[in-house]
Amino acid sequence: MAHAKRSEFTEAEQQLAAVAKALSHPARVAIVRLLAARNACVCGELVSELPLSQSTVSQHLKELRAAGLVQGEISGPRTCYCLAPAGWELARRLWGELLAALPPEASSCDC
Amino acid sequence: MAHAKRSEFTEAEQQLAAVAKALSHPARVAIVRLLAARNACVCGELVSELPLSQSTVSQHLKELRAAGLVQGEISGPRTCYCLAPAGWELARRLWGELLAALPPEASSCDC
DNA sequence: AGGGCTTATCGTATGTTTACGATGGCAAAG
DNA sequence: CTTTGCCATCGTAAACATACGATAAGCCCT
Repeated sequence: MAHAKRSEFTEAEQQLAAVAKALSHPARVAIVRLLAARNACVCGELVSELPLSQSTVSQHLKELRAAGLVQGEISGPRTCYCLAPAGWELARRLWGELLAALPPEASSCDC
Repeated sequence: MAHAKRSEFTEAEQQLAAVAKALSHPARVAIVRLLAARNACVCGELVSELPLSQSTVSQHLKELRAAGLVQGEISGPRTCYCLAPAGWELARRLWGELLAALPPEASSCDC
């Protein structure tokens, strides 16, 4: 009966939550940063840069890809990953909308 | 043995992941938006605005507070919640840093 | 075809999240 | 002092996430 109420929220809320979820693990943030740093694609280099096993990295990549933040191309025997511009565009927009809805500045609590 | 590798990542990566985790559920995004909309504080109004039970909402609020995105003050018999500017400032900064590290524009994959 | 490398997936163990009802504490009202 | 109302926490059940090793799948080279 748990995890069953997600459908009762806004589309935007669910999308933003999905993006946030994809980045809700340090390993995935690290992967994104690595991909951004090389700006080009990397494959199993990620594994050697991270303190995680190959299968775990692969699993994180799968989630990032499912969230639309990363795309991968099979290039010969290895797989080439890179950031997916469309996904980041959406993420940027959603996050921007949320921030825009926030109170202007340090207008904290007035209760 | 699971969930034990989090300490092997950057401070910034962990912080960003924590913020993302706090927003990784539609209900919490919805709560943030409600708090932003009323710009002031609300209490159990949240419960009546959300398709969730009181205890569940309280639990989500606890997580948002733990992440530093929301602060609550006990005001008489009810509790008054509002967004925590400091937490959002940090979130804004971390997210901005990540976006800044991304490839300039639609410079997708070049493999 | 076969050997070797890289990556994905499977199976599995353990921890975390999510949700709810029920219980308890605390302040204002009576 | 008791009652009322609000909120947090406890207890619990089911689902999900995380990590790893092991196994399969795919491509390249000889």
